[in-house]
Amino acid sequence: MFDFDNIEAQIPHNGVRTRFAPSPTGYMHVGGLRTALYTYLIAKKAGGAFILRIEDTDQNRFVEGATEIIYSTLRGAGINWDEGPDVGGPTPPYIQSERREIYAAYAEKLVELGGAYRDGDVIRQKIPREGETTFTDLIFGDITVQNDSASMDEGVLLKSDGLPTYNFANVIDDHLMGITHVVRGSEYLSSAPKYVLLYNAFGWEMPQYITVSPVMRDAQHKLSKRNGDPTYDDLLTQGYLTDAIVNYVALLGWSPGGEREIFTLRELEEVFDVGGLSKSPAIFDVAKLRYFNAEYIRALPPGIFAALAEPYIRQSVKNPNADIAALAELVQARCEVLTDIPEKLDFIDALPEYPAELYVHKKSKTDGKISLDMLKSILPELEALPDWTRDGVYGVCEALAAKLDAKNALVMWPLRIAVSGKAVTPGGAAEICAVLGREESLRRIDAGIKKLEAE
RNA sequence: GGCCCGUUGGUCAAGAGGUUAAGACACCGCCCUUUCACGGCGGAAUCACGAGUUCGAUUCUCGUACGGGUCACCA
Repeated sequence: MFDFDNIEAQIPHNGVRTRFAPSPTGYMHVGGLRTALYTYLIAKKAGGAFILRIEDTDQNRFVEGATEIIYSTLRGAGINWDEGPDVGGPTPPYIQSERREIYAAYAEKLVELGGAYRDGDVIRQKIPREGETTFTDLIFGDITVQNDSASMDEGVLLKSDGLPTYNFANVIDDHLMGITHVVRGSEYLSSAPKYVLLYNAFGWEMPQYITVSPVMRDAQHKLSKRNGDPTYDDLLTQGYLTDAIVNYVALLGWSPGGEREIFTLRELEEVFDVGGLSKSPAIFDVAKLRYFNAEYIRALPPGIFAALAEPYIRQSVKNPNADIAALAELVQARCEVLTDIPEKLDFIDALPEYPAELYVHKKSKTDGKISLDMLKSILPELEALPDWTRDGVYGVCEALAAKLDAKNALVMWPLRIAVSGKAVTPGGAAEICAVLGREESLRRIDAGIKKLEAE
């Protein structure tokens, strides 16, 4: 005989308890991450507990290793759970497939209470023919449906394999785990009134429901891996920072109210408020994510950024003696995603083939002829430069420009083209010379002179 | 199709009866400048439509259009 009194005696009644209850389907999509985030924030804001529960009642959809992806995604994002399969807690187990006796017992009990009935080898919910049912959601307000409408079908609660369906497991677990606030997607909104009947039949108090609209790819499609939209892991490999993703995702469908947009997870824990949640779907805008990412990259301490950037720098800079810190510094303010880095440094190891037209630049007032003169003038001066530093090189250029009564750009443009072979570079001529070193810089200037002479 | 939900610039959005209808991204222009980026300044751009209610509707009500969700022994 199942001991209902014992399990119900374990239900915590100490403040806010929220839960994120994903199905282990193999990856974490952005919408799921956002739901997890909101759920977590509601708990943390209230000083409550955030619980992780794995909903694996569909054995057909179970994907090996998927639970680990959920763990790593959440942990990577800093969304730590207070109770869960791996850390335990007062209301175990936290994996639904391990709770089958509980569901079976409650399904039987519900039959006795008149809220369900046996139909062959399944148990279905009993819905009254008359009247209406009102479901209350914190975001959407009251939603009332007629009990005889099609959406109030007498759905299966306990399947023939003995496992519960989502609609049932969810109600049992939320109650038994003492959940006070449930955050979930709007796809569950239409089945929600049926929960009211379930809770009423058991005589249980319902948690607060907070329904969030989906994250969209465009006006008519949800973000989905199937359509090639990035998952959280994809974004990471595309060079986005976890903090930027979390920050951006938090703002998709939620507004802090003021003008501030940049919030760390800890700050969100302070300011989050369900009142700022929106009813309408939000379109995921990569351009804005890139902006957040760029902001986070620029705000990183140089040492931290250098460590993150090193693998990307190494993709194009193979020279073992390369000064990673110096290269990182050049690129930090100039990349929006880490994957921007390799292309920006592709001229460091070797001077690329480049067209002489690069020496023509209207704004700097240079062309091939002038550039040749500049390079010829600057070469001996640089050869004589005692300290090969950014400031040293810059000083030489500045002095030459002053002597010619010209703008610095007249000298710097040809020099930068000669040492980089690129129209756009991270940093100016002096920075690049400093990074390349004396020998290589002089060699490239000389090559530039020969190139222009050959024109 | 039935039922449920939504609709402020290209995107995220604030505003909840009286506002010059915030702010951010993206875009455009100018400035700064050693190219680019950063930064600064400025610009263009929004209340889906139609009826009500009201002295007055972006804001309230209804309808229309458009969009979404849901109608499984999936969650």
